[in-house]
Parts: sequence; structure tokens; C-alpha cells
Amino acid sequence: MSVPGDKAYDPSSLERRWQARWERDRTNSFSLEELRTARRPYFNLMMFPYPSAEGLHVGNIYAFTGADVHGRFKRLQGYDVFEPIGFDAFGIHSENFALKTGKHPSRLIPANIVNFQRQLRRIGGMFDWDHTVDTTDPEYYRWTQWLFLQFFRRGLAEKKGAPVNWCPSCMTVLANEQVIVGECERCGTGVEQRFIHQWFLKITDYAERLLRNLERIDWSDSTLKAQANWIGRSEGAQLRFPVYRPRAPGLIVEVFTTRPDTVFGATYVVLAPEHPLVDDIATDDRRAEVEAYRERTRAMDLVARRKIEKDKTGVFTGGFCVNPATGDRVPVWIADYVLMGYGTGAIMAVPGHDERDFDFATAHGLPITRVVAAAGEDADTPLAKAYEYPVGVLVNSGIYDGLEVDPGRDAIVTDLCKVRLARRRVTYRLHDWCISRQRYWGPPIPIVHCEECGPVAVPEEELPVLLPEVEDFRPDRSGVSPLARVRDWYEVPCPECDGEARRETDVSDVFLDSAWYFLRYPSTDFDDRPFDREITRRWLPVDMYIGGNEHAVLHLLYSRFVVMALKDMGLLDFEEPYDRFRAHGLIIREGAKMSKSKGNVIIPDPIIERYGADTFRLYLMFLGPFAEGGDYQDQGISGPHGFLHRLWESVVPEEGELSAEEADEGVERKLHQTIKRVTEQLAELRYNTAIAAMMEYLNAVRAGGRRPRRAEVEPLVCMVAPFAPHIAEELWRRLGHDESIFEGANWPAFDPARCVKNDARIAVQVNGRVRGTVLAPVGADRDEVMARARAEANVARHLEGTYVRRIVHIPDRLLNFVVVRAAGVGRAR
RNA sequence: GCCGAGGUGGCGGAACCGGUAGACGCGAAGGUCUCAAAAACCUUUGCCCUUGCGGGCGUGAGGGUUCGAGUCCCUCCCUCGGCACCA
Repeated sequence: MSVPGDKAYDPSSLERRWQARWERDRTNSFSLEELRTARRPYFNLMMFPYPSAEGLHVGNIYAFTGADVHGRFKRLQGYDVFEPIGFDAFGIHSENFALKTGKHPSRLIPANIVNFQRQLRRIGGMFDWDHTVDTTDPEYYRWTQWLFLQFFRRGLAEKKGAPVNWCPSCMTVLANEQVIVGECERCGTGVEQRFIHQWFLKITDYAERLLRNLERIDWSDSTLKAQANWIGRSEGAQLRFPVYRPRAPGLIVEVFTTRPDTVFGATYVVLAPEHPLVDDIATDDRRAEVEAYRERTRAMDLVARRKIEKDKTGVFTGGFCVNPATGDRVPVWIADYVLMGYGTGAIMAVPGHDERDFDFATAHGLPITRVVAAAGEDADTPLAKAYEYPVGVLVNSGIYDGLEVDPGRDAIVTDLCKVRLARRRVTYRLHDWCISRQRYWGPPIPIVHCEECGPVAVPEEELPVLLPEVEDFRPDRSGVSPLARVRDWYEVPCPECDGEARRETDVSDVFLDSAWYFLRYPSTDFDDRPFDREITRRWLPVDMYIGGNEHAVLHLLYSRFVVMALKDMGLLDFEEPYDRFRAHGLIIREGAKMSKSKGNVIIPDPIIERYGADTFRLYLMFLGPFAEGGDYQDQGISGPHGFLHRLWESVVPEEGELSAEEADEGVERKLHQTIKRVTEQLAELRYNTAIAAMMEYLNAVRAGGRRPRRAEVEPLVCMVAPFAPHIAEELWRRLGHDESIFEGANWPAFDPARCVKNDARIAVQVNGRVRGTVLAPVGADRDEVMARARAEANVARHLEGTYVRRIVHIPDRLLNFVVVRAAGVGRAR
């Protein structure tokens, strides 16, 4: 492969050559046999991209390169690294683009994928192209449908009517997670509320486990926190407020509260406008007003409703409840600040100790009672605002007066439990996962609706339910999927009674596609099962997962849920899909966010063209800590580029041959230090400092124009290989190796004994200020260092005329004389 | 408002467990080579005072602990990301 006499570094031809060779030799591909027998399997996963028409952007490349560096590092350490990639090609994103350009997604996507594959090959990723996944391929989505059926069979999928987020622009339902501050995540349009029958997966059944397991998985801290927040566990009590109606008793309003200790301060009750008891509680004279308010709320989109700053509106229903603690009659209101989707959809309002209730009470002239007094306050201290801290003693609380908040809460709940007016309860913010989409570009949900039998699963042997090719795939306002217009597709006999029936015409959420794709990768050789038991046992859970924190809650939570459920079904042997997850940072450019509108987006192809993929990869990893991202400065790329040139020139000298002499002693020490640093830092994904260490080392090797020796540069070639695999292969070859550098654990070892220097440069301080440095043998004791320090002219100067009170000695690092002026000693005494 | 990350030279960023702040790179200045330029290579480069030796100041602001603080503690300001009427 090497061309004798060809001594110039020419990245573009060299990279093309090695990419072709990896392909030819199947360097990065596993055969089925290899997957079955790999000795040190390491599943290196990265989040698969959505294949857009624009092609790979720098963000993709940054993430993939960081993940690939990790994979190649592990491989050089001798692991059998499986590094697959695929395409998350279903979903609204593709569909909207198709609608805009008038091209059918089924024609658009394959072209995009071809382009992505070309680009992904070009950046030199270690991808196994024999085990790739395309979520729009019927051979893939038949198993997505199969997955849904497993949930359906076990009662973990159900269709229920629910108020949902409706995006009037995308004309579809959105999951709560896809609504950002009341707006559609994708198009920014204000989201409305609609009541539609939808398929839900019961992720809330797993809330507690999803939360608890967070403690035992090795993930980025920020991601763990985001998940915990999203699940949003709160402990509290459900209290019963009987409706006050002497003539017809029996109705009860259940409220959820985290502060049952404040129940004596509950001066009114608020129901969500959609609450089912509103009709029963409202009195005839108030009914018109109540109805008007409910109507208004219903019409209002969630944007307006979710705005916190707005004034708290609401109306009195005319009805009353009995406060179970005080026995007082309290008025029942409805207000849109109480949400039907959380807790019981009803609250006891404690205006003295809840800011929202306080605002509402103030606006509507409702009584405010203090029931907790902080230090220095008593039962009558006026409340200028709600006192929300759960600290203090109970007041105005009958027999509980004087108890601290925590024991008070316990006592109150215990007593109310005895009379069945309370029970302890844990509530989660997490909602069930709505997977129905009234769109075209997704896998049809494999259900047939039969008048007689209800919803019936499509038999597994009939999967996939193919998405029909239809030209008119636009969604419409009706809230019904485009597939509902394709009569000869949806009209089918019932699989159970053979009677007239109709296919489910909704398709499933993209997040269902990506909730299990990692299970498929190692098993793509099988078309009769989604994932092979034996192979799955060998390769999963995923050893390392690298991706963006934008998926910290959605994708990562859903895939955890899916795996947990599959484990319970006996289909998997583990319940957490990813042993380690690391979130990468974002790339900005010259201090500003990149965006198409600003026109400051980095286009990778021309950069790769000019400098080569190796330089581009190295530079991206050099920008900053991988977990935090970095600032892409156009000029900066010349640094890493120059480094690779110097590396090349060091291994392939322009004149003469590489010296075979033993490594210089000083350089060798530096080499061992460098191997140590780079090895440790790569393990922690601290790529930027690892690269800096290698640069520093190469500078030392070439210092003063000295000629590098083979033993000095060969290990460096191996260390550079994860970042710049092509040049590393070429240099490895030129160093006389026949096999790929990635075959056979070539990561260099370091000898700790050879990392240490003979002498240490020790800082000498006088009163904490550095006045000089001295050289002393490593491990030299205090007296020896002190003697050398005193011999140092500038140190001696600063010690002159002083009295040494104390000496601080940190071996091999520092010596500090703590002194006072001699003249001052006497005075101080 | 809550949660998370962060604030260090002209710029991107280093700094183990509290121990010489500014590694590495960009940019800039000077030089070598060249007819010239590019590339490459060498030197300098936190700020201020000083011919030099050297000295002073310096990690968002203010206080504290310590022989010694970018690092620990308290108060505050700002930036970025996420969540947000969640009872």
C-alpha cells in the first residue's frame, strides 16, 4: 500500500485508500459467527441520526467522532468493539420536509440515507455497515409493531380518551414531552387542547423503578437529574373533602397535597374546570357562570393556560365542602390554575402557605389563615405573602398546635387515616406515553377494530402491516390520520370473528422506533426474530452510549421503560439498556450559536476536502472538553493540521531513514508520562487535554530540531490513531507492520517507574510568595531542600533580617518559609 | 421561580487531593529561508513598573478560613442549558 519514494502527506488520497481497504478487509464488520463468539465484546453505541436532506451537520460529526474515538480506543486496548450506526428516518420531521418540497418521503429518505452513508464513511468512523438499521424499512418496523403487540397483550397499551396537545400547524397530537412552554417543539406553534382517543403505553406503572434505578447506572450527572425531575415524584396524602349537601350526602372531593400539615389552613377547595364533579357541585344559580368559565378554558390553548404570570381566574361553584380537619364549610371554586392531569385534579387551597393559593385568595377575597409560625412569629402574625417553608410550629390547628411541621404532618395524616379521611399517597409528574400520531410517515399501529371483538391485535405472522404508498399524505384538521382516507387499506376482516372491521389508522410515535433500535443492531442477520437471545446476552446491555442531552428525558426514558417491560415479559435478561451514558456538549462558532438563519453553519465537506478527515476529527476533539462542547474558530484548525504534518514528517523524514537507536532517556520518560496521561484522559473522554499532551510530547521529541527515533514515535502513532485513524494506519504500515493498527491490541503500555523524574523542581516561597525554585532529588527531605533553598540568591535576600517561625514542606513541590521581620520579633512578644 | 453547568490572557481552553495560575492551540510581534509571497522553522507574548536583576497586580464582585485559595465556606452579580401554576 505504501508507495516508496512518496514522502509527502496527502490526506485526501491516503484517507480514500484506507477507507477502501477497511471496506475490503471487513476491518470493522462482524460476521454472524464473530458476533456469536467475540471474546471481549464491547457495544459502543451512539445516537443514530435522522437523515435530513441537508446532510450531516457538524453537531452530528462532533458526536459521532467523539463516540468513534472511544470505540477505537477500546479496540486498541483489545476489545471486540461493535460500533453500528443507523437511520431514524420516520417521523414528522421527514414528513414536514416532504410536504414542503412536494417529494414523497418514501423516495426522499433513501436518497438522504445514501448521502449520509457517503458522509459517514468519509469521516472515518469505525462503523459496521453490515449491521445497520433503517426504521422505515418494513423489515425493521415489523418488529416495532411486534413490540407494540407485546405491550398490548400484557395490558401495557391501552386506548383511552384524553385531553391531548394538538398542534394546529403540524395537525397532530404531541406528547407532553414535545410541548415546550406551550408550543410545538417542532414548529413553535401554540398548542391547543383536544379530546381524542389515543393509544397510551403505561410508563407510569414503572415510574418508581425508573426513578430508583437511576441510582445504579453510570450516566452523566446532568442526565440523571433531568430524568429524576421529569419523573417528578412527590410524597404526600390524598385527603377527602366531603361535599356539603345535607339533602344528598355521599359526594366526596379527593385532593392531593404534599402539605397535609396545613390542612387547618385550607379555606377553600379548587377543582380543575374539567373535573367530573363540577356539574354535581355547581348550584343552579351559579351554573351559567360555571359553564361559561369551563367553555372559556376549553377554547383556550395550553399556551395561554400555562402562562404563570397571568392573573389567577376562576369562579365560585356555589357549592361547599367540609374541611375534614376543622369541620368548617369551605367554598368550592373552579380555576384553570388547577390542572386535571396532575394528582386528582382538585386541591385544598391553603392561601397562607402556598403562593398560588395566596394570589387567588387575594384576587377573590377568600379568607387567609396562618397555620404555621416560623421563629419569632405566632398565630396572629399577619401574612404579607404565603409562608411556604415547611419549617416552624403549627398554630390555629386545634389539638396539633405547637407541634413542629414534620411530626405535626405525621400526626394529622395518621389521625385522618383512622377515620378514613386520608391516605398516604405518592404522585408522579410523569404521564403515560401517548404513542398515537394522526400522521402518515410512521409504522401503522397493528390493531384492527371490530364492532364485536373490540381492538384486536394483528396476528404476528401477518406483520408487518405495511404502510400503504399514497400520494396524498397530507394531514387534515379533522384530527384523523391520512390513512383513514385509504378505504381499501383499512377495510379488513376481523382476525378473530372474521366480521367487518377496520384497521387502526394512526401510526406510532418516532420515539417508539428508537426505543429499541440498539436491540436490533447485533441481530440484523435474523429475519425471524427481533433480537436473538444468545447474541443479545453477549452484547447487551450497551457498554457505552454517547449522545446529546436533548434526549435526556424522552428517548432515554422511553428506551429504559421498554427494556424494563421486556425484561418483565421474560424476553430480556437485563432491565437497564445502557450501562454507561455520556452526554456530549454542543459546538458553537466564534462565540455564537450556529443557525441556518445566521448563515454561520459549518459545512463539513469543504473542510474535509481541504484538510482531511483526520485533521477535522482531531480539531473537533481539541476544541474543548467533549462533555461541554467548544467554540469552533475557523483559524484554529491549522494547529491540529500542523501537528499531523509534524507527526508525519517525524515518522517519514524527508531525508534519510528513521533512526533505530533506543529512545533518548529524557524523551523516554516524557513518553511514559504521556502514555499515562493520554490513557487516563481518553478513558474519561477528556479528549482535548489528551491531544494537548500528545502535542507537548511531539514538541519534546522534536525540540531544538532533534531527529526523532523510531521508539519515540511509534507509540505516538498508536495514541493518535483513535483521533486520526487514516494517517495512523499509513504510518503504522510505513513502520513496517502488515496488519491494520486496529487489529491486535496495540495500545502502548506505560511503566510507572519510568514516569518519575530523578529531580524535582521545587518552588520556594517566603510568606506564600514564590521567590525562586530549586532542583532537588525526588523525595529529598526538608532539611536538604531547605539547604538548597537558602543557597538561592533571591530566596536568601528575602530571608535576610527575618526570623523563621515555621516551615511548610510539600515533598517535591514546595517549600514555604513563614517569617517575621527580626526587628519585629521583640516587639511582638 | 426551581434544577443543572459555567464565569481564568486578545481568543479557544489547562491546572491532581488547597501547593510555581495560564499547559496545549489560535492570534499577534520579531527573526531564519526566499527576488517576493505562501508554507515551514526559531524566539517572544497575562497586565503594570524596571536598562537589567527584580518588584507589584492578577482566575465575575465582596467577605472569610489557611503558612498558602482558580480550587474550601458565606453573600451577591452575570451567562448558558433544562423544567415550569405539578398542589
